[in-house]
Amino acid sequence: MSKSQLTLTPVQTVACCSPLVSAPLSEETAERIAPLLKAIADPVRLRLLSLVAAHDGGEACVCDLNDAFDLSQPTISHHLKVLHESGLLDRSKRGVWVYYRVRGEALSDLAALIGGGL
Amino acid sequence: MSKSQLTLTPVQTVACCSPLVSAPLSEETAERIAPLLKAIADPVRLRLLSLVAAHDGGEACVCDLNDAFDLSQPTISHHLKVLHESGLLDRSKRGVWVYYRVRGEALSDLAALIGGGL
DNA sequence: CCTAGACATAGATGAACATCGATATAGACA
DNA sequence: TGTCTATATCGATGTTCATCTATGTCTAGG
Repeated sequence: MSKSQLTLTPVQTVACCSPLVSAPLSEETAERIAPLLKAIADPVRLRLLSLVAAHDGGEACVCDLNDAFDLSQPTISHHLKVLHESGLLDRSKRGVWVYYRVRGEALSDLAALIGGGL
Repeated sequence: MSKSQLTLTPVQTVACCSPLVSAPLSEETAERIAPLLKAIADPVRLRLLSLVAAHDGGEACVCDLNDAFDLSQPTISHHLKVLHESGLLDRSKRGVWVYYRVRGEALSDLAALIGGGL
């Protein structure tokens, strides 16, 4: 069993929380949510998310994504890893290619946390 | 005229954008949105936001907020400044005390950017 | 097998950031 | 005017992070 199945991804901790403005966040909750927000608080990762979401079939190959940036391939790979480990992107390997897909539920939960109760 | 009136706060740049997943974000747009997300991507600032929002009358005095953390007064002041300069908190000084208030519209816009179109 | 291509990992480096103690500012009041 | 209290700013410090080059891994084709 892989280690990632034994630990909660950050995104799994969000669905269970009431909106930010409804009640004071506990220290523990805040510490669990912050990494998820950090994951999208980067211009490159924001563009990666929207590129994947807007791509045909809702998924995109890494090879397509690399071409959209003036950054090295390892750098893009690093950012995709951050998004994947946060639970915001699903990853599937088919042959030599790796495809990423946005987890819409994760983004919805995050939006509800920020904007819910307003 | 103060300098802050001549430059757009990060939050002012969000209301005008279509949701993340609807169309690929331009590099410029992503660069403008990221600082706003960075502002809330910190456990202390998340708790500050929710403490202010959940406080009586929707506003809180800095003196109340300082007590809620095991951090120095300058550190809290720094975090409040980040939230204020992002456009997420309104600031009003009354006598010796400074009160902060959540700008609900800013959070709504941000939530729409993340979760809109899902 | 062996090579080529797609993607990930490792290690290094410079920039950004959270935090602190010390100090400044500004208002209330004796 | 002088002092006390509330908040902000300054300068230093350790940590986190984005990025790079070099290298590893895995798969398909010859």
